Amino acid sequence: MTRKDIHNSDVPELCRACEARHRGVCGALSADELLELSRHTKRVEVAAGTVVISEEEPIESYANVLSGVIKLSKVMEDGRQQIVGLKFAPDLLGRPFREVSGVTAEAATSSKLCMFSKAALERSVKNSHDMTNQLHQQALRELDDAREWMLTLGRKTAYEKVASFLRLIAVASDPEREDGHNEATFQLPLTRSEMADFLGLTIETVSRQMTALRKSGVIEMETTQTVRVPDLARLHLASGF
Amino acid sequence: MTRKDIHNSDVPELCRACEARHRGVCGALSADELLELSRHTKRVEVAAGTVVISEEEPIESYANVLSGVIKLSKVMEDGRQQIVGLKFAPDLLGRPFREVSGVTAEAATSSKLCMFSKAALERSVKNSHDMTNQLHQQALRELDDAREWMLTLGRKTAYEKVASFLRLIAVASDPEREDGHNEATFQLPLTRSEMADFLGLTIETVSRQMTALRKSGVIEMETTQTVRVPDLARLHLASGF
DNA sequence: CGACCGTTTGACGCAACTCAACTTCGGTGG
DNA sequence: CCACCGAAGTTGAGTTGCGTCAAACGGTCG
Repeated sequence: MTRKDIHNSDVPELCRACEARHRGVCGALSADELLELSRHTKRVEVAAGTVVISEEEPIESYANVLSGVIKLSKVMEDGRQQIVGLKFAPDLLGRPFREVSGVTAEAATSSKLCMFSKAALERSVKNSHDMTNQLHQQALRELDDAREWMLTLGRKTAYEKVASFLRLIAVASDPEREDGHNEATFQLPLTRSEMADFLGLTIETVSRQMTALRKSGVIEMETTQTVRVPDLARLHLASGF
Repeated sequence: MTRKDIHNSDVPELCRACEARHRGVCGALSADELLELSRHTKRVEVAAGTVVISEEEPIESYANVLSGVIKLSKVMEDGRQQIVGLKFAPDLLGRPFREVSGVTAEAATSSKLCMFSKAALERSVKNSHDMTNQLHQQALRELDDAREWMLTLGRKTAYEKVASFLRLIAVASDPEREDGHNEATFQLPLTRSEMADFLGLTIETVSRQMTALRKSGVIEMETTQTVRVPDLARLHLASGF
């Protein structure tokens, strides 16, 4: 028993400081299982613009997002594009139980990933009921997000859409915000063009709404990518509530 | 062993003709488990317009859709509404692992449901790894659908949106269509107003695009709810491909 | 410095919305 | 049976929010 305890505390070097072990899917694994998975693991750093998974190609690996932002998108044959999700640490990339993911995953900012083979993850799933559960939970969270965004895409004005996006980023960039703290500053992980693809708008309209939000005092901008929100409640209102 | 075999073939009366046992979540259960679940089960028939689950109220039960169409929707405070999903037999209604569903489920047509308590389902999940898996699979399918629809909402024209909707219904109304069979006739489960809420449009625009599709020969209409598609490939094209 | 890329701003056009009239249909009661 | 009603759908005329096209404005890099 003592030996087992020691063994259990022997978390793989690679995983020791990893956020995915606390808030992500790897939290479901015991030290032994973690060790096994980590043997098939490769840490990579990708530059903005790198395609991690492409829409119609077979998936051969999964990846945990360790830092940065990954955008999931779909394109039509004529080039029209829609971003259908954003992944932050410690989300998992990949579509379980399917050969093709149906979406393209591309780094929006430079990002760190922890990649492992499809087979390795599937082995973990088989051995750990908790792991299965974690994956299920993540799928449900993504579904909630997708539906929330459908409301935004279908029914909100351009102004509300941009405000909704800023709110999304404000929340994601500081998940542990205390409630009283009513202010936020952050870097936008997306260009205007990517924001447009997320919101179902054009670059120009996004830009105009950003100016409108600035002029009405809801946001302040240092550079084109740095946003300060002096009053999150006002932003909330601007986003349609 | 023989006794067990006999026992296993003893599928509860209620479940015998149920589609959910073949293509739905109940397929994951053994006869014993099915029997246990069926003890906490209530078959109900609801009229069009009945609210099955409401957005911000605690969930106390789940339900399998046996027939009919259930719409899932979200509303904004000012009344703007977006349908975020449609459920057909043998889908499962309910959001596992959460107190509130976040969406309202309402019968679009008169529907038959097989309802069971949250507790009963959760017991099944605990006992059956397959059941967990089924739920996970359904969540992933719903996620794929939601993302497909985000592309429609964000990037397609009104004409393409309506065509996409008709295609969705055509496929759902006859899941076992053979490939060569290039024609379809079906009843629309939604009113124009509901279609508008699904597509992020107004009633008038939906109506105009329906006439446009009719005039261009992509569809024919017997009544306002009966649609015939003489050539599914043309409808496919009209929906943006 | 000049070339380039991402962004902003302006002028204009059009797809979808709004408002309103009319038609169709199913139901209800005289 | 028909007259009447309300709800759902269609159609038209006018408006507008967002898209398109075009020009100008920074940053960054060779």
